[in-house]
Amino acid sequence: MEEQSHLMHTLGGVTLTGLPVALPVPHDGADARNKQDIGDILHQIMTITDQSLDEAQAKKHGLNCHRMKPALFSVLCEIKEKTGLSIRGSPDEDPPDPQLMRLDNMLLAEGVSGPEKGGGASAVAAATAAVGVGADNSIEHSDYRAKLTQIRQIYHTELEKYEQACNEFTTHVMNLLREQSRTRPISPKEIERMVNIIHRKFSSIQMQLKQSTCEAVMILRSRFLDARRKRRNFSKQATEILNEYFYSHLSNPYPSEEAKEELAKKCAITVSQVSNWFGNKRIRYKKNIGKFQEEANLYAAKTAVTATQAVAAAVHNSQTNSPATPSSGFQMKDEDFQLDATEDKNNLLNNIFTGSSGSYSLPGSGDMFMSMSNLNGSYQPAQVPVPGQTQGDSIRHAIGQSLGYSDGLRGNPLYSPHGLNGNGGWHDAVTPSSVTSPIEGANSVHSDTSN
DNA sequence: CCCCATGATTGTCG
DNA sequence: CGACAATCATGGGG
Repeated sequence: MEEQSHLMHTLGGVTLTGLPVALPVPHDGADARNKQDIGDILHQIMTITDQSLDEAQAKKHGLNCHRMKPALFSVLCEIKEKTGLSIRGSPDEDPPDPQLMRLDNMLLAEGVSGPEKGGGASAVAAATAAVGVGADNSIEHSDYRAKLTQIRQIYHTELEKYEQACNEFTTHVMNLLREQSRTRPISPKEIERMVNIIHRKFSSIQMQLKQSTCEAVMILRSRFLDARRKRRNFSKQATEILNEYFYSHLSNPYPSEEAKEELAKKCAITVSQVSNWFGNKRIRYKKNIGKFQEEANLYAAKTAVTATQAVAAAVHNSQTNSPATPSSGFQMKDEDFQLDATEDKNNLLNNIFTGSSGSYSLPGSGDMFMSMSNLNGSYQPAQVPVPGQTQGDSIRHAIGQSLGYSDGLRGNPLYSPHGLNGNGGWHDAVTPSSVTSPIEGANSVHSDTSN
């Protein structure tokens, strides 16, 4: 349109003679008449936009049949030739937009634009895996998956719509150009160029679509997955379970991969969160054992009860060969149980007796004692076994045997809060089996808080 | 609003 | 790659 009117103006610009045009140059008396003719035609062309469509069509037809048409057409061809040169210089093919490529890659990675597999479930898996979150906690994930599928659907329908619209528009324009090529010269190359322009326009729209889709996915992701990045305290129950494990394995608080998975399942958190937790716990415990004494005692008591029950059950059922089950409901692996049972059984007794000395109050020890007396029937309010006494020895033995640290025990490791060696490692000493004697407890608090 | 507990992240090391 | 140490950043209690 622009071009057309421009041409018209050029034609009407009275500078026709300046052009190397093959216009039939009028002579003599025909001069005036011809001029009149051209004037008429030009006038009709100029005013064609003022007319109604029907009128214009009729005029167009009239012009098409006009005897001057071939001449004018050739003029147009000439002009076209001239202006076409400048147009041709413009770059036609631009390199693939890096941003578009990025978007494409991302959408592919997010599983939005890739091939549809299983309703996008695998895509979600890929997306979540990309975040480093395993396939856990399916509640959030199903929600996430649903939302992602929704985005995916919208994206695809929109994309389809755009493509359809693009095709329609392209054919429309091509038809139009073909139609127009009857009145003005339009080379196939020009049509192709026009189509390219249209495609570029539409692809820029598509890019916007992709961009917003990406944004939507990012938002979704941040809401559902990165939400975990923000610190959210674990549930009390989860902390309980983790602490139980930690303090009952204080001598070697390094859960195996399986144990981590088990804990993760039990706590409804991820394995990496379990790892984080243990990493943090170990380091913080080590840094300030004193601070954790109470907690240690608490959980030692708990696990002690658990283990006692387990042991009692085991003893009770030893003839029937039925497996012992910790009352906590926590499923331990066989080897764990072996180890724990040994360790805890001994510790337990020790702990209980220690705790019952009266000078060291165990939070929640009431329960423990209840259970104990219930289970064993013979709870003795005992004198505190001072470290190194008979029970301590047997425990040390037991632990040494079960953990293979028999030589790493010095003094009364059981009562020392230092399950740690001087290097900060866990491996040279056996744990404080959680309950400390009053004396040791005091010592530990002092010595350990010093760092 | 401050402070501490705590989950997560980052960088380093073996 | 896992453990550790330091650090960040937030949640929640006071």
